[in-house]
Amino acid sequence: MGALSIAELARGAGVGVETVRYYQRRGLLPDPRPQQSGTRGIRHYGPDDTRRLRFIRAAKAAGFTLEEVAELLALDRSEDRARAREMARARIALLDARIGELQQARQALSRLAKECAAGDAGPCPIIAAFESAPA
Amino acid sequence: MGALSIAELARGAGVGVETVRYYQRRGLLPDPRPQQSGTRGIRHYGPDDTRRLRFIRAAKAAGFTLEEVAELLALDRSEDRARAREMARARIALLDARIGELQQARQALSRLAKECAAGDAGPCPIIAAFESAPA
DNA sequence: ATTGACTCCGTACCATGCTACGGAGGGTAT
DNA sequence: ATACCCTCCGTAGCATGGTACGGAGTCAAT
Repeated sequence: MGALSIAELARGAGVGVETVRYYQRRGLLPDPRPQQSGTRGIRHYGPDDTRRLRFIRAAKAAGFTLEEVAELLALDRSEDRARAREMARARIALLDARIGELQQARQALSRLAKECAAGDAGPCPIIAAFESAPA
Repeated sequence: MGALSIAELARGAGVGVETVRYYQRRGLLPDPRPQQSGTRGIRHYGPDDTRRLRFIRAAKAAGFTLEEVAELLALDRSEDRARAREMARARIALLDARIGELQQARQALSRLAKECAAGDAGPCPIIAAFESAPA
């Protein structure tokens, strides 16, 4: 069986050991301690843990907080489809807003880069470049 | 002349008074203290301060840290066009990466919402919905 | 001249998400 | 069996970006 050490688990998802332990404390990953007294000591991890850890990274990249990630993980095993859809929809709306914001910012910066082209002397109108882009 | 109080300045940019004072401490906005001893006391603000404050919000929305915002504000009055262009270009690259990431996350969520449509029973495959989207 | 709202200022506190430290014990290669 | 590295665990610290508090002082209106 693919029994990974905590270091291997961490490496497999591109995080540090301390981060894994932090997620355990936060309840995002199964905590070693609840094991029966017979199994106490060094814990080993399987593919499920890796999937779970990777999901955490992906969800975080999507802008979910760790608290929301915890809820999503709980929902994954629950029957509450409505709640899951709701969270997805709400996050999609937020993502659309954020993507638009970033695209506006990108425009402002590219305007700035153009106006600030090589050759000309003097300062660039940095503040002005953002004026038509209300945050 | 349009002499604003700190509260009016803050309201005009959609932030709180404490945030304005925080930015002053961080050096992003002119700090009242350096005024000559004769002018000490309550400070008033003009349109330039409002523009500056709004710029801070916009730049923050673009993903700049406050430290970078401080540098941008300094650059706005400097002659270092190369540095300004460099910062703009680097940030555009980061923005493109981030926008792509968010779009991938959006896809995963919209896949999730579809698979988790109303009517069906049982849990939704939340973790699985992100599996093809490496963060 | 007193009230009440606002300002100034320092300092403390908060949430989020890690990251580091230190000591005790386990596992393994030599 | 002796290193040596890894694990476990609690606790502490850090970076970012604020937010809150409390005591003065200031200002305008009544």
